Amino acid sequence: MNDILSIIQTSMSSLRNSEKKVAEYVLSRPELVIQSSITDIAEKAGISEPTVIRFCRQIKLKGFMDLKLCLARDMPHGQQILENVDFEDSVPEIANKVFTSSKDAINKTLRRLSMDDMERAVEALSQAERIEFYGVGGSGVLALDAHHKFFRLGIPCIAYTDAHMQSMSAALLNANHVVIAISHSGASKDIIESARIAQENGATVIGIQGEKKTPLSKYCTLVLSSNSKEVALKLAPMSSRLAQLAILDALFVAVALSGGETVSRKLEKVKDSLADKRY
Amino acid sequence: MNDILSIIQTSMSSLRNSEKKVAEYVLSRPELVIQSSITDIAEKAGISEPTVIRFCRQIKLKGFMDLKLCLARDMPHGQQILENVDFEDSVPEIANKVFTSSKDAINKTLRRLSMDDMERAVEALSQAERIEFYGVGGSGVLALDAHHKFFRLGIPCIAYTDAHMQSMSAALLNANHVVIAISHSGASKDIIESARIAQENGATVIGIQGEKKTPLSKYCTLVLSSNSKEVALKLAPMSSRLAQLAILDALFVAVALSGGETVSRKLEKVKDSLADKRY
DNA sequence: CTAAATATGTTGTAATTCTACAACTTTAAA
DNA sequence: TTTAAAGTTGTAGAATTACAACATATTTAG
Repeated sequence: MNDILSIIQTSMSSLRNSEKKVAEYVLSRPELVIQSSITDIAEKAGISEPTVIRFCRQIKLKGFMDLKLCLARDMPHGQQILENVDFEDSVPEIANKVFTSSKDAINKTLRRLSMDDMERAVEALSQAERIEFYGVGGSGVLALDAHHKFFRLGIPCIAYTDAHMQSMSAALLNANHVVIAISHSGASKDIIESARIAQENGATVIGIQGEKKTPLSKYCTLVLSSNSKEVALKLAPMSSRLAQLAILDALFVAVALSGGETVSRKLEKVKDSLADKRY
Repeated sequence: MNDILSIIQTSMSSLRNSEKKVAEYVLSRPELVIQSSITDIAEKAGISEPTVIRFCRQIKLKGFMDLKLCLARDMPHGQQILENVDFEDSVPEIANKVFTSSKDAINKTLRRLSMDDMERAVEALSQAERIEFYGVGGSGVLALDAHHKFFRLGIPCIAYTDAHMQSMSAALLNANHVVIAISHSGASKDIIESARIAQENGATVIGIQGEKKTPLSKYCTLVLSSNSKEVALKLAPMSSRLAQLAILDALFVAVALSGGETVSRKLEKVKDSLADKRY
């Protein structure tokens, strides 16, 4: 329990009568309190200024300023209006918008990510005899990246960015195998087809996509999605792909840790193998 | 346009000299600013009090109090100590740490990114006759991703993940060409060698790396770095690679916009070309 | 019902933010 | 080079704000 509103709520009982009035007012309009002066609060809450200060001290704060600062910290960031980039924007403005939109995508994704599904995915991946990553186009790159991470764990795995190879490989899978099917739109015919084949053969299919419900979902054992509106440039999915990358990162770390010390040693070995390629 | 530190960073160029001092101080010790008075800041930054206020107004805030409150909003609960993941962590905890660390990396990177260098990079890229992306290993994937984005703009470009191909291609470049050399460590012999050759032949070399000063820097016309401590799993650079991806995204958007409407049409065309690959 | 203790309000002070204006610096023009 | 204009920064002080000391009211206990 560290946010100030909860603390006020909890301390309610140990407050004097007039202080309670302050507490109630703060709880009812915290956003407004941040912008008000002590005089405003005293008037609105129908008590005197020192009472407001005494209230602040009572909840273990230094003073009124401290209350405002604490409230500001805990209040979810107003309404962040994410603007689309514009032809008139300067480079710093563009950078700001792209980065902000990326951050936002990561935030939203973490918030909406089903942790149950994440756990099931980690379970499946760490048990898997082999992992296959499927993706085409931009998502193909994500597949390659995921492969590049997971193979370090010593798990046999491969990424296919070629639709034919995906289908062919999917046909050879069984219940001991896991497929991670990546498609931002979740509508790519090739990926859907491969996922279908993989599922028919009993493999666990984990879908990584931009929305929860897509045509691909039907053939997935479970879906991890990066719900986020594309802000920076609607013509190329960027921030949501970044979020998908973060999902894959999280999966990788979780799977790596589930392997215990052994995996750490494997990762070290891989790292050491590159030693003479560097200065 | 979201957090105040980024806004300050972005506005840097449009500030007066003495206001820049304020900006630098605020960026360097934001947590301290929250607890200070105008007088303190004026003294520490070596300027006068009204300058501090003028600085606040310049970045579209109401006044000094407003600055403190905005800083407090963006600096939730002191400095959230980014913990390293642990073998005991549950999957939700891991996801939380990985995502938080990614967000943090993006934040830090935007804040420390030199906008001058970004502008120069965008200028060079949009003038380029050809763009080549070099990377090996994990950074090779970034190179592929960058290629996948930029080629849509109709600019001739290519990504090489093979060290030999990189060197050979670099030897054929001239002043009309731009190389984006990607290396997280900035210490990869292969990439350094290719960058050296490219630079010798007069090409503009843009380095994308994890730190400002690396062996690679020497052969770069300019460097864009993703300064960030790796938190989640020290054995694999993840959050900083995510930040590098964001840098490339920003470059892409900026170059795309510099091309005006023509580019928009090209992007549309590329998108439309995929229509019958989707449901 | 009175006295002590507690709770609240009034007035005043010190600190802080902010404004108006003056001094200085730079730039442009004669 | 000199002069005027514009722009930048600092000084001094006004206005606001948070806070403290004290006075008054209210409650509680004997």
